[in-house]
Amino acid sequence: MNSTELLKKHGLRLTKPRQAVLGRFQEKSGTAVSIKELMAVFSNEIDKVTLYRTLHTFEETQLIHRIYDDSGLEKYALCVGTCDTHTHDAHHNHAHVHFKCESCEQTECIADAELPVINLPNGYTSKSANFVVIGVCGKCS
Amino acid sequence: MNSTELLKKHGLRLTKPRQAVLGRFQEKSGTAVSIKELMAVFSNEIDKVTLYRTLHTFEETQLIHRIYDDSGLEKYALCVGTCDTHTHDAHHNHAHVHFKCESCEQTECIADAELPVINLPNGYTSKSANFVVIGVCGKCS
DNA sequence: GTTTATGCAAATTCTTTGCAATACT
DNA sequence: AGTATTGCAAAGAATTTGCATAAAC
Repeated sequence: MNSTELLKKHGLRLTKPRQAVLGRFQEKSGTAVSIKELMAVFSNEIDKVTLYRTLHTFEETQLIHRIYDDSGLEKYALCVGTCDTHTHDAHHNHAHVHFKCESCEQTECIADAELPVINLPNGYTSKSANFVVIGVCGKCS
Repeated sequence: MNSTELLKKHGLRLTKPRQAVLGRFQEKSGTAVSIKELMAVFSNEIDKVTLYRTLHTFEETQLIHRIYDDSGLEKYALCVGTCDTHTHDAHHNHAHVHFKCESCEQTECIADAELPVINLPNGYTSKSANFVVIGVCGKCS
């Protein structure tokens, strides 16, 4: 699905910044995109405030999901698979496993890895999870 | 082990801020401590710069480990179990599973939960991992 | 006595807010 | 036309750096 269709499907207006940012996510599908990277790429076209707002809008509409790796920076990745359907039900799940390479600093989705189910203590309920494995990726080792 | 012994064992000088901070970690063992909390607790005794530096020193010497939950803030927890021995080998592992409660904002160690082993693609090596389950804890539900 | 840690001030980085101008439907 | 989005400036958090003073070994 192209960026225009995706934006429409999620009820968002078609603006230049949104199309540019979403396009970038699609190019880098499977890899986390940081706000820093977006600022560098679009420094001449898009204001940083717009980037922040665009990412937050995309996150709310579940076009993208945030990943918390050890950089502490805002990083997001495109929702794929089940996320592709714009469902807001309880089972909508962004809980992929991600891998952060210490060397090249890239964070990517490990598509094959199912998110393990953790046995929580009594009375605890799980809504989502953030699982990042840190190490060295294939290219860097 | 008391805070004095622990500091000595890790080759750190015995200073008032370090003893206070380490003491706090020991009181709250099993729970993540944020820098914000430390600032509030020790606002009259310890400068915030000292808090940052103390935490970073503790992290380097592997007294504590950082947890990346969805707050984005610096949070740490005391290293326990295997971490208690001041080993710097490759198997030193801080990879506990943590649980962040959406309601009370507390992040704690799930002691019972072993960190699952993820099947990485060929050529990838894992050094550590950050796994935070997000939901509602027993007290809040 | 020498080395290391602390505290203060100030700088940097990251993120958010307010508001007028502009673009989308 | 009417509503939502953008860009700029400026404010607000969070974190780091420099340096003189003070504390630990």
